[in-house]
Amino acid sequence: MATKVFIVDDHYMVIEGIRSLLQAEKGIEWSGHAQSAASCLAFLRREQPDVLLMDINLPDMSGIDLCREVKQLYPSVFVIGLSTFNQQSFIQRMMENGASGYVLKNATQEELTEAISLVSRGKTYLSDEASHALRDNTHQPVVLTRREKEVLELIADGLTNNEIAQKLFVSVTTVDTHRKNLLAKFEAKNIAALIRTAVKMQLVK
Amino acid sequence: MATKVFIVDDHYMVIEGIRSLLQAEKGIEWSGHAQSAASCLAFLRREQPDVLLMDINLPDMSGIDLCREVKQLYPSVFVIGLSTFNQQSFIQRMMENGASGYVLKNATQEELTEAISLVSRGKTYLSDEASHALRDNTHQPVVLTRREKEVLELIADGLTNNEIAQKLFVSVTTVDTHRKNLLAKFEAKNIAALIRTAVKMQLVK
DNA sequence: CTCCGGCTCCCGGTTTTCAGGGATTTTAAT
DNA sequence: ATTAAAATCCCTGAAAACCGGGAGCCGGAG
Repeated sequence: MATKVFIVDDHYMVIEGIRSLLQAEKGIEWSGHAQSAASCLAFLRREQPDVLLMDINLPDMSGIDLCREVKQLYPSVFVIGLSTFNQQSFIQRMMENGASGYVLKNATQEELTEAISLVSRGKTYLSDEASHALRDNTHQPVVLTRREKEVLELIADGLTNNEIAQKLFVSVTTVDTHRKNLLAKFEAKNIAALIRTAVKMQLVK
Repeated sequence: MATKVFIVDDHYMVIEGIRSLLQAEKGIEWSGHAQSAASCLAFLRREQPDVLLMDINLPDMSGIDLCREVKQLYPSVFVIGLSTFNQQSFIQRMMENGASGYVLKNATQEELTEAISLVSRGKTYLSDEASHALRDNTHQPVVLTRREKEVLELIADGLTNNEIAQKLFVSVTTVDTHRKNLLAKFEAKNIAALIRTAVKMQLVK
C-alpha cells in the first residue's frame, strides 16, 4: 500500500519540484497540496495523508504552530518539516511540536524518499545538516512572557524606557525590570546584542 | 528558436520545480542548472544561455554580486532574480546590478513563462508583488564605509565604544563619531532601532 | 493553602549613549 | 594639484541605560 503524501508550502515552485521528484516513486501516492495553513487544515478535515511535508514559513501561520495543531487533531499524520533554513531554533521547536523529521529544501530525491519512507513507518528522519544543527544545542529557545514581548518590540522600535512606560501605562522602573530580565534571558551584554539575536531568532518583526 | 534557460539555485527542489514547470513549454530549452555561484560561472565560461534564473541566496556568493559579475562578463545574458522574499532592498539592488526581472518563488507557471519570454526580448518583468515593493521606495540601500561596517559589527556583538576603541586601536571619540554616522545613515533613533534594521538588511551576520 | 512565576514598583550609583557642535589628517579619484 | 570622502580626534552636558539589590501583589498549579 502506497504512502499518501500531502504537502503544504506557499511556494508553488517547491510544490512542483517535490511533485516531480516523487512522481516516479512507486511506493508514494500524491495526496495533494496546499499553499496555506488554513487550506491544509481544511483538507485534513476531509482526508488524512500518511505523511505531511510542511514548510516552516507559511503566510497565515508558522509551521511550528501548524505542526502542533495537526498533531493534536490527527496524531496519526506524520509531519516532516521543510525549510530553506538550517536554524537550530526552528528545527528544535518543530520537533518539540511533534514533527517526525526535518529536511532541507536542497535535499536530493534519495534523501526525500528515504525520509518519507522512514517517517511513514513511525521513525524519525533528520537531514545531516539538521541533526548537526540540533547537536549544537547550546542555545535553547528563549521563552518570553507576554509583557516581555511587548517591551522587546517597543525597544526594537527605538523607544526609550520612558516612552515605553508611557505607552504601556506603567512606571519606568517596571520597564527597566523587564529590560533587565530580557538581557538575562538572552544572555546579552546590552541592548545591541539583545536586538541582534532577537531579530535573528525572529522574535521581533 | 527556443530560449535557452539556465538556473542557479542551491535548493534542489526549486530547480526540479522550475524544470518541471518549463518542460512542457515549446519555446524554452533547458540549458542546465547549478547549485552555486562558482559552478554557474564555470558553466558560463563554456556556454551562455539567453536567460539566467538566479536565486538571491547562494551558498558562496550573494545573488546580488553574482548578477553584477555575470552582467559584466556576459552582458547579453538576461538575468531574472528569484527569491522567496519580497524585500525591497534585495529587489532594488538586484535591478541596480543589471537584472532584467524579479520573480517570487510562489509564481505560477504562466507568470514564469511570461517573465522569461519578456526578458529574453530585452524587456523587464517584475512580479506584481515585486513591483509593488519597489514602489515603496522610501528606503534606499544604506551604504557603509569599511570602518563603519567594522564598528557596526562590534556594536552588534555587544561591545561598548570603549571596548571597540581598544580593539580597533583608535580613540573613543572616533568610535563615537562612527556611531553617530551610523545612526544618521540608518535614520535610527538609537542603537536598538539601528541594529534591528541592520540585521534585517543583512548588514550584520 | 502554599509556592512560584509574572508583573509591578523603588533606590542609589556607575557607565554609556546621544546630541550638539568643531577640527585635522589620510586616502583615492580626477 | 585639487578636491571630496573617509577616518581620525576633541569638548560639554544631558539623557538614557546598566547594575544590583529589595519588595509587594496576584493568579494558577500542586
